[in-house]
Amino acid sequence: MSEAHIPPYEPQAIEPKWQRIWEERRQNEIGEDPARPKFYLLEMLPYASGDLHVGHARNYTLGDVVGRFRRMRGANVMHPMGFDAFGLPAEAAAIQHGTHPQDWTESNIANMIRQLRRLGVAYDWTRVIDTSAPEYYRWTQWLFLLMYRRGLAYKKEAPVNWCPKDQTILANEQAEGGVCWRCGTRVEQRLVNQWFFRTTDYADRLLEGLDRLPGWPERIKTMQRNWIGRSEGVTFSFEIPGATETISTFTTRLDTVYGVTFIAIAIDHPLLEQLIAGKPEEAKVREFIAGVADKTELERTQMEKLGVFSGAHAKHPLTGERVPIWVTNYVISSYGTGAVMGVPAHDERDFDFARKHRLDIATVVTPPGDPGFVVHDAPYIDDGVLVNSAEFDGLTSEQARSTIAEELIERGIGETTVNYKLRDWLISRQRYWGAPIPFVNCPNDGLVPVPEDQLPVLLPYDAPFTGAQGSPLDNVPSFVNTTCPQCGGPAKRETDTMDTFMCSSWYFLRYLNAHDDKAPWEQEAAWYWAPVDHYIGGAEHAVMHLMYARFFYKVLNDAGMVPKDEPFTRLFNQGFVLGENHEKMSKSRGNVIGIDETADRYGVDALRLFEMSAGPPGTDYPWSTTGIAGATRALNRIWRLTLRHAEALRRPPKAGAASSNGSADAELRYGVHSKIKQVTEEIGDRMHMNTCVSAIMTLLNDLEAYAASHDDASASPAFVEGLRTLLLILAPFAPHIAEELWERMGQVRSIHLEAWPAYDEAALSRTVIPFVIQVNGKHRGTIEAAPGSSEDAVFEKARAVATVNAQLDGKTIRKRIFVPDRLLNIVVG
RNA sequence: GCCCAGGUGGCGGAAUUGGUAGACGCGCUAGUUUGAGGGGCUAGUCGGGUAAAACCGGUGCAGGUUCGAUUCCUGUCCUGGGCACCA
Repeated sequence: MSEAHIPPYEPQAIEPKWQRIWEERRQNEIGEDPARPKFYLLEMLPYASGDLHVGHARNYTLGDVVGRFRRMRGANVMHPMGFDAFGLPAEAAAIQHGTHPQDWTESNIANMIRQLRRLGVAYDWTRVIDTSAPEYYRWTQWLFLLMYRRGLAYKKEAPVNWCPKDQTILANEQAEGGVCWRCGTRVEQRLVNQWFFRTTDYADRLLEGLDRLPGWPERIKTMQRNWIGRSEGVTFSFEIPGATETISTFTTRLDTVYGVTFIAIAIDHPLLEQLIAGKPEEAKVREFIAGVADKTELERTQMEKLGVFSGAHAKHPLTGERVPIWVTNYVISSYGTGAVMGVPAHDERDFDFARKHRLDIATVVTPPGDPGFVVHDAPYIDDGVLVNSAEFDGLTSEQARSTIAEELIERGIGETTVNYKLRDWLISRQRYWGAPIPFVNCPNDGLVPVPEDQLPVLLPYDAPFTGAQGSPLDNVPSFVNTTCPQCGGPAKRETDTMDTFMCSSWYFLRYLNAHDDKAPWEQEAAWYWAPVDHYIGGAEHAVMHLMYARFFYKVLNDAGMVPKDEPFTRLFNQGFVLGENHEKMSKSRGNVIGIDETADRYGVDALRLFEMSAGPPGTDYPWSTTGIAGATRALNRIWRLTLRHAEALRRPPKAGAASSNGSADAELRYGVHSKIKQVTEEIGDRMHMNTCVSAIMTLLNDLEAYAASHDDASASPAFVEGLRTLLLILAPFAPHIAEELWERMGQVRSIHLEAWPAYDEAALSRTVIPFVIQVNGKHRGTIEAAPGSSEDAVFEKARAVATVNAQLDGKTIRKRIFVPDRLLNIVVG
């Protein structure tokens, strides 16, 4: 085809065209196929917020490149998409704009599906899920009952943020800074009976499982380990003279026990009342507690360490000394025993507290080699050697910890204990827009689970969303009033809904049988597809979502419903697209670049190509308007180059694309096959797509240069092979233009169902290769020689190079360092 | 404060095992095609130096190991992220 007859590249025409054709051919719909290796690829479930920007496009394109690549490499690729649709923003929108959360969510999802289709990602849309649809949350409820049956769901009193003015419960993020987000009133802590899952039962398994996840980023695993916060120590008791009860404390530093100069207890410690009753300090303690009580735990942690003497003393179990008991704001009741042995000399917090209240500081651990050491201006918190510790003097900290523990255990006043920072998962939300918890409260039978055949417990459409008066469901009599499944008498439904993290803890299994109404998923499908091979998502979900999903999966594994016991084999955290001003992309900063406006202007292939080229997938980079224009330019060049030779390409490739045009063809083939090798290894391993795009560009440059210098380029098998290769490796990145050009060069089968090109080792070996010549380590020239050339041969060629010879002139050669096929360094003096 | 990741041209970034630093792209400059449009093509583009070369310097900073260091080691500064009374 002559230059003049080449039609213009019009992405706005070809992109929708191919999307329609792929859909008609149902090309992206998949099923189980034992003959092929499976590959389960997933991006984290997006929240149904309504509008996608180029940051989302980057994320989903990354997945699509991996998916299309794997498919061309022969895998059966599961790559589904869905929406996290329950949650607070929908309810907030309802309160603010008067739209119903369901309507708001549905229109958002419709828009997002439209945008995702437009991106050309090869999702199997027959499997799409919406976590707020009854056909989905029915199974979320079913899984809640499974948790209950397995003894992992229970109800207990727990504090919530309560706004006294709005008369409502607030989520933590709505109570930031301790004030209500809507009216600014001081938030109170209120005790409410709520549902929990026993995640702590799985603490050790969640911890241990991390060691078997080599495909996870180390930093995410570290964050999870810290979150679980396992610590081994000893729990032991202090007697209180005159009282029957003892005060129990937990410590990991039993080696410092002889340094105890006070006991610190939380303001809500169970023994507190008993301790202060009738003492002169009672009034002061109550005043102190009143001042601390209305602060949230978070606020307390930011305050100065305060406390008052309770008036009571405890007896040190080893020394028998009297130790004052202080009521403090820095000891929390929800960890350990709510009481701490105060060792100012060897603990930072105790040191601060003791300083402020002029308590004794007793040094009992000294740095190695400094037995006379005494703590003055700062605590000594490292391990060391014991002093002033009776018969334990001279032991190292490590020895002392076990020896003293044995002593306490023998005397029956202590035991080894493991504590976790991880708490049980609070599932209850006093909200409307969530999956109802499937239980009823019966005056006769108490808390009764809704039978499975009565699921789902439907969320009523009509409910008041004023944002006040507690949960909206409390005010829907038709929902609340029901009958007891056991006795048939009148009963009331639970009005709490579930934390949305529950919906997203199992969704990746629902994709396997997204519309099954007999089970959440089929065993057969789970054993074929699970676990997820490759999970892509933001690092902001490092602990919450990823911990909950792991917990769920382990429970399901125990229940025999899934294979293996970790849900995500490889985890990849993608980076963000920043605004063109290098700031985080956000509506308030006004730097959001939308998918629609970008696709209208440049086409999605250009968007995809640019986003993959701009940087490695794990790091942030800024958007660039000129950058995407460059991607369009590149696609235009590919368009013109291919169509200029389309006629020739329609002819079948000549057998054995061997060199027919001497060294130019060999060089071209070298370029083609080294790019195949590079791209294949990159996508499969590091996923540094930016270097793949760069390889594609280089290949394009090579082919253009070849075409420019050979009138009959399309007669060369090497050139034809190069063009085909260009399209094949471009296909995962820019699927529409690759498909269009593939068709225009006479192919009938979709390029996305073609086999990924294999590289030819023979093409990668060359007759001459460059050798770097250094003198004293400095680059002084390059020579060309055959691979396998001897050191002497290279040396002889090197000294003929003027810039090398000039450096050798008049000097003695002391040494030569020769790296075969690479480099010769001549050391002179 | 503690832990982790990262500092390379005007910009995004390459250099995967120590071996030509700056691939590829953007931007910019000059030329060209010109009926203009964020058009096409050619050449150049780390700094100094030169007619062009040669040559000198250069990967946050200061040292070290090595024939040779963006890469390894020590110290230090800066940026980003996570954790932060968990006893």
